[in-house]
Amino acid sequence: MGPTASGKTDLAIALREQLPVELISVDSALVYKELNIGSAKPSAQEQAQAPHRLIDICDPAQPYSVAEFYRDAMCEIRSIHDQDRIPLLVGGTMMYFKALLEGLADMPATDLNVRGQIEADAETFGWPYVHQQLADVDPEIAADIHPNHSQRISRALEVFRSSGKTMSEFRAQQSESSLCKDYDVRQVAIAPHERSVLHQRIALRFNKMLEQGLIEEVQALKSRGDLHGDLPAIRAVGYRQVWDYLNGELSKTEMTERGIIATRQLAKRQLTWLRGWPDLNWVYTDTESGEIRKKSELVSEILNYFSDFDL
RNA sequence: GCCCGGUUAGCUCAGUCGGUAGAGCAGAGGAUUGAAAAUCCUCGUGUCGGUGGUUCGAUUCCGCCACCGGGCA
Repeated sequence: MGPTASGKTDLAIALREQLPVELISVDSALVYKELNIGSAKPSAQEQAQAPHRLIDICDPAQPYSVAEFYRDAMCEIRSIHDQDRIPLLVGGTMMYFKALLEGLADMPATDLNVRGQIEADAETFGWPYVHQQLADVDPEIAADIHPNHSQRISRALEVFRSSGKTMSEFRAQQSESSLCKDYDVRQVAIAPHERSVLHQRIALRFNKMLEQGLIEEVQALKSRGDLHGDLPAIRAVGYRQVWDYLNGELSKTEMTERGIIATRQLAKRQLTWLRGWPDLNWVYTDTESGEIRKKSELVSEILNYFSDFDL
């Protein structure tokens, strides 16, 4: 695990040279086909060298979800074990990691009709009003959700309206099974000591993406004609800003600046997840004095965490 | 050289009829159960350009200086 631009992909590929592992991507953007440059997807060459599972499994027009990830990832984990290899899950979508480690309640899938009605209500009456409606049927969940938190209110109410059962009830019935119970899991996070180092890398990388043809990539998505700005794929960091630029809503300078800012904010949220993460082993990509550490050094440090494995 | 406008938080700017100031953005911290690269919450002391003057009191009024725009020469 690690924030964006921390070097996860490089390290995972290097680890695969040293360990009998197969890579599973844990990334909500890499699942989408046609999102290549802006998602920092491993190149064709890198993928040939080290295949990643759960990359390019979804069309950008179709929203992917944590529940699908849970199902797909469990399937890949079993398949890798069947080959007597070890799954190495690599990525930065912490909610996916959490679902995998702790499990998900068996709730109804997204219902776009119900969601649409809820959003229409919010449009006319405001989210606090919808929050109150949620509180009337599921006070327990409502108490945990801020009255302005559109997405969580919407989903909780959607669960109730599409199934007649509250989210609290589903969660109470959630089975205790988790990856941690069924498997011997080792968790490693990588990041530089200083946030500013990440910020520098992010700015450099975003500019490089533009040089490599990010605008053309987004233009191609736009030219399909069936995609719109509310899709998860188009809301992804970088894609959203270039999309707005192509719509004439941002200048190129503004787009670049906002793309970099959005990436920094993503990294910050990823680090917030990781800060209180249980059973996490931190590996720093630089020394305390700020020198970049060699990849081989990081690899051997990580190998230590697997020293008691029967490889 | 002259005239006008500006100089306030990292940035863009508001404001104080004279009682030492506040928004947006950035940044930081937090939340996170089928959108999660999403979405939401919390956090604002800064020689109010410098210096003299008027005043009980000046960032606010006046003078001078500096710098940045624009105009006239």
